[in-house]
Amino acid sequence: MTRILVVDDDPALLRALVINLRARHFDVDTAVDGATALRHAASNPPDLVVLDLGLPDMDGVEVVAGLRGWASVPIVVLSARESQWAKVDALDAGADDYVTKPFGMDELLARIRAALRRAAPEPPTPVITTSGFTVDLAAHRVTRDGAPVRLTPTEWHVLEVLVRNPGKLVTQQQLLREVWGPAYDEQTNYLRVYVAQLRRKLEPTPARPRYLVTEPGIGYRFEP
Amino acid sequence: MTRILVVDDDPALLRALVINLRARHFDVDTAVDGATALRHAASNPPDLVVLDLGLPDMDGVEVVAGLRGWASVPIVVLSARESQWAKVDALDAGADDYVTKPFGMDELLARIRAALRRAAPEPPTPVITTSGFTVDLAAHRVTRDGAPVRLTPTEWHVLEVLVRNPGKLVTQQQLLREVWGPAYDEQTNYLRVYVAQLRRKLEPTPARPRYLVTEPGIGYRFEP
DNA sequence: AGGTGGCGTCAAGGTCGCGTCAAGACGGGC
DNA sequence: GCCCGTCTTGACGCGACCTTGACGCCACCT
Repeated sequence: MTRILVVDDDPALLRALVINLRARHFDVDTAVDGATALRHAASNPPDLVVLDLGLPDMDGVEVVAGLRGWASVPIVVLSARESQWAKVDALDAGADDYVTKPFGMDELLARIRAALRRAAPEPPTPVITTSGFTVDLAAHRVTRDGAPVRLTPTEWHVLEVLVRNPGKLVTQQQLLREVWGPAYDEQTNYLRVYVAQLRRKLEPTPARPRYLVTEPGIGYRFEP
Repeated sequence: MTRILVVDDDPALLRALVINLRARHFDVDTAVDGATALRHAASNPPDLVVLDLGLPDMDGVEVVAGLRGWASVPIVVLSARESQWAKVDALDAGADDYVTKPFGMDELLARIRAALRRAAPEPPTPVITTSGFTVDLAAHRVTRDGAPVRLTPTEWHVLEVLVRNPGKLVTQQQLLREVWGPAYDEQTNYLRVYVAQLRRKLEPTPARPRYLVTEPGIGYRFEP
């Protein structure tokens, strides 16, 4: 998960930031002064730093410089000072963005997303890996022993539904409705045929399924 | 020298920007509307784009999206709109920074420096190379065995969409929507014709496609 | 022990989608 | 107004995929 270090000495603002970031599924660390911020950043390097310049112990620009001494982590600066010289100082010290208080939370979040986006060189596609094969949902690709596996559209669709619910039981009705439509609730023979074909293409020993497991009378389950 | 493309329809502001940037020894190119901006960016790729959102011909966010389609160049947006939703839209579309008018020139220059600084270490070429042919997305050129290949506009557009998603499956609907528009969702025969023509022009053995692969019933895939 | 229902396997038939070709429609340049 | 390149449209053959039915097996129930 993406780690964000929030540095702010105002308890109310700090709390608001933490709540909003956690709600967006960020892993949030906090600090209330520059010294602890630098210590936390060193011991547990974050993917991004949100830094309020008005700190009790040291000048915010020094914190930026302190971080830039060894880390290339993106830094988004918060400040009450609107003077463009303050902005120039902070940006030239190594900050990546400068947001003036009061600010809108949605704007800050968008700026954080932008800063994270350019820091991430390649957006890794969500790929499901087992010891036997890998499934790349974005690229619609299945590989086994490094070689791509040819799947028919229906085979892929069945596999996709199972893989999107790793470890969870998918009932026959769910599968049939999702792949063939609501009118095919009871055509469980379709499932038998296609699950068998998937096993033949993916399982090391199709007779003894390890990844595509049958739950008799109920449905199927993908075991990662 | 560092090239900067400045896009603004206000002659006074454009002039001020150009003068200040040239004074800092930047190589400055200009455009007064979105269409020419995209054309200039394609024919002579800049290292950074300064983009005023209030353009006469198209929405500024569309220009951002148009650039982001093939280029990872940093984009600093200028706008008179202070609403945080405008900022969120532009940033999420791919802009790197958002500066509200009126702004201080020194602040803008500092933000430009910051944007250039973090973009510096990664110069990814917009050229896709396979063992059979090369595609230059920026220059709109395809070469095979060193010789340029003649493509019609539609052929190029289809190829471009596929090449922008190397290794990934592009569904028929995606392709049709992107090239012909949302109304052509189901004209899959267009794809059959144009993919065949591309294969004839690019594949070593058109009957056995190696780079432009069909995924039966789903779409096509470019294999790098 | 016999019966039953569900699952896995296989093969065959019919349908559908893809590749191919060619002719007509369209539009821009001269 | 003409000409050429490009786009659209239709027809056709072939192969792959989906559907369907039959059969054997196993587990569980009676």
